[in-house]
Amino acid sequence: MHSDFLKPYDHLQEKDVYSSWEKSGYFSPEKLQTLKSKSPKKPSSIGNWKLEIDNFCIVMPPANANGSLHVGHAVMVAVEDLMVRYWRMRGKKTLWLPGADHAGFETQVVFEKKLEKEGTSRFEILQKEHGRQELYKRIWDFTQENKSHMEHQVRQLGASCDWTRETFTLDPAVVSTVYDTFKKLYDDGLVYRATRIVNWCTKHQTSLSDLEVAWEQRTDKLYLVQYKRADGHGHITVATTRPETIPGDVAIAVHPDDKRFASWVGMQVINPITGNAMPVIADKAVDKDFGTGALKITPAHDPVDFEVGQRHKLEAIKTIDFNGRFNMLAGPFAGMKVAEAREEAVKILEKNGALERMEEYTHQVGVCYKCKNTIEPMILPQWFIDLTSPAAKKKIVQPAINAVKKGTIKIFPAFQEKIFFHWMNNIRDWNISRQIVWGIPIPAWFRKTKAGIISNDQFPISNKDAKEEVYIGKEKPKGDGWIQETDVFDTWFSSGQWPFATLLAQDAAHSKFETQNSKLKRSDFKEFYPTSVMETGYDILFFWVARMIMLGLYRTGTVPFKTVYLHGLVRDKDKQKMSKSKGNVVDPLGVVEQYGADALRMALIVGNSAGQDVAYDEDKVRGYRNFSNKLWNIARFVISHAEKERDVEKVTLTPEDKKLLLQCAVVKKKVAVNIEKYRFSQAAEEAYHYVWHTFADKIIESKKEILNKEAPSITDVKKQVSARRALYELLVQSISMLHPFMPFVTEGIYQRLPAKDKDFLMIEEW
RNA sequence: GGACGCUUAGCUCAGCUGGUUAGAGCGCUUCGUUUACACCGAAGAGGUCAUAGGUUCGAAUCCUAUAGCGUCCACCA
Repeated sequence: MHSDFLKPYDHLQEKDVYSSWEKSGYFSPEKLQTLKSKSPKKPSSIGNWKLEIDNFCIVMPPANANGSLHVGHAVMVAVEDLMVRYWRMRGKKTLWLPGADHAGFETQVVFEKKLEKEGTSRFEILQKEHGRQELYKRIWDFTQENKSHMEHQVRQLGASCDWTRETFTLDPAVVSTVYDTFKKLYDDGLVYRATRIVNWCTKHQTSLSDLEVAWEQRTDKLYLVQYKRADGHGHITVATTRPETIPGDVAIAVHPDDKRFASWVGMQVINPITGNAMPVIADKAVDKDFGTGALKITPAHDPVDFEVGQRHKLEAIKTIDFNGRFNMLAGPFAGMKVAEAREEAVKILEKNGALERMEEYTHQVGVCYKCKNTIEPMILPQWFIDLTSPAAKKKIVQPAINAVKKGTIKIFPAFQEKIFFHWMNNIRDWNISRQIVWGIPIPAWFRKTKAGIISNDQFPISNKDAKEEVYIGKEKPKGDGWIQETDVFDTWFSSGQWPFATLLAQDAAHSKFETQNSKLKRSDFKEFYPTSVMETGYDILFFWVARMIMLGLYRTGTVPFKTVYLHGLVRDKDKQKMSKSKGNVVDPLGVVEQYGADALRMALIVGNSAGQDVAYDEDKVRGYRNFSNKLWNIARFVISHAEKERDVEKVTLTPEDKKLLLQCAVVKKKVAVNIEKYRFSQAAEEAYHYVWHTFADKIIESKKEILNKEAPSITDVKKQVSARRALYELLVQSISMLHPFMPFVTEGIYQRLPAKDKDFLMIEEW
């Protein structure tokens, strides 16, 4: 027996196994294919069923290069690797393409926290000369460090992905693809730049998309404020939660059908803080039944008011600056922060006798999903992807909906399709501008053609007469006066193109190489697009999956993947969400050190069905660690007996032993079917149960008597030989069917089999 | 205000298109074992499948309500 076939099983061998896999080159599809064509394998004992497609491709969700892996990544690796390994063993040309995401805003947030700890800030660096470049460079180095750390971690989890194809969202080829998409959208009139009210985070000083706004329930005050009529006859009362924005009021709106206020429309009222006169207008956005039925209009600081303002051509008076501080236009509140100004507003209103009363009021407040600071709606010129015009519906939105409706893309679990449809049917324009440095710069240039200031300024609305020329392109256009856009893309705009961007990036890299060696022609895009499966967490269905479907169809005319598998989120033992602040975060690599990647992977797969959250339990991991050891000892036993039989290949099996092989084949087929139907938990349990409770507990136990028989008769010897052969075959089948789930221990056993012409279990026939 | 998911053994969960005594892991109880494995083996206890109706020859499984838990979406100031 192998000298290192020791007990108990030592999962520390995992590292050596991984590096031998990687060295073999079998993670790359072409090496695999060469091998298969050289020595076509004989049909396996369970019979081959025909493959409907001959390649299999997963593009790995690129991990954010701003920290280390968490258990969610471990689930992702476990599930994807199991599919990839299964299909590779089934003989498909298999590609699993790894990557990393620069993760724009998220990464900058993490980096800014780091800066805070160092006693500085992003804004301090930006004030320096070339501050922007310096900050970018520092974040770049930070992500590169994280990236290599994460690659190491993904290896430890056993991912059989092709590292030679690893792609980063900031690789030049990816950026180039992203620019092409932007240009195409622009040329098709589906991207526009407009001054709109956007979600502004005053801490991070960037706008956010609607998806990046979290909602918190808060109990505040509802202030009922009186606006006197300019002619001195009576007043109209409005309800507001934000009296501090009154200096920015430009009108009072009532519902057009509201009889109570019919006579008021067109009259002037007096702003109770500034004393300015403003009109009463009628607009259907007003809810007659809420508050007093009259709404104050502050176009610069409220999304509804902004729309009303646009409809009625009202001025937007911007009284709050990017820091969330009131400016000169805010009169008495100038220099104050929101909370302070609110108190001051109450004082002033009370003094003026304009505050009718206050009520307790519970409502939802939008906050930055990262720092939880209240979102300050802010007017800014931003780039948007049009998803609401008829043209956009036809060219972008509807094709995506249809693909899922028709089943060109299947989503597991199926109920997520409903959620997808609902979101798609109510989709809004997508703000893709971010006022941060970490990201792909928006390739736009401006030049003013008339008096006025560039609209990337504090008071865009009041300068709406300024005419400017816009140029979209990678390089600065010819001519004088061009100023480059400073905003960068929302990170999801680039990752939304990930399936085709990564495959095209391979082609770009390869075509350079090809000129030197024309034999190596290949096109990953042609060969692997659309990809087979997109596997990720259901929490990014809108952020990522929906965008990939839309942009994939838009750019390539083809869906980016045929199947979406959404795994559940890992929670702690008590089903609580894992978070650093709760201190219940599980470090997957710590678990790997202690119990082995195989054990962790099994624990994350069994009991985890699509879309349903899983509770992480260390006892469960320990249980599968025990299983690794069990399997190892099965192998020790079987191999020690098989070695007595030098000639295991040429043996006639007894009818009973033939039956055992058949029974195993049935189980293996069930496992296969479950994998193909995305019922991974069942597949894993099936294999586990067979190996432990049938193979080990029943079959091996029943063979011990005959195997240990002293002075066997001739028939006994025949039985012994048959038993050794059968057990050996069952062991081979067992490690093969467990390999997608527990790659390390199974490969470790395979390498110790007393067989000739071994290569790797990883590429053995399933 | 909408929508979705969950509710099955002490705990965590399977149970696909409805069909014999409802399953697994962990835990628990009892017993066993120096020769594949104590990271083990054998035996066992434990469930009115959330509640109430309905469809059916037959329902944990389909339908309708209700309750509890959870999640997502939504511009009522």
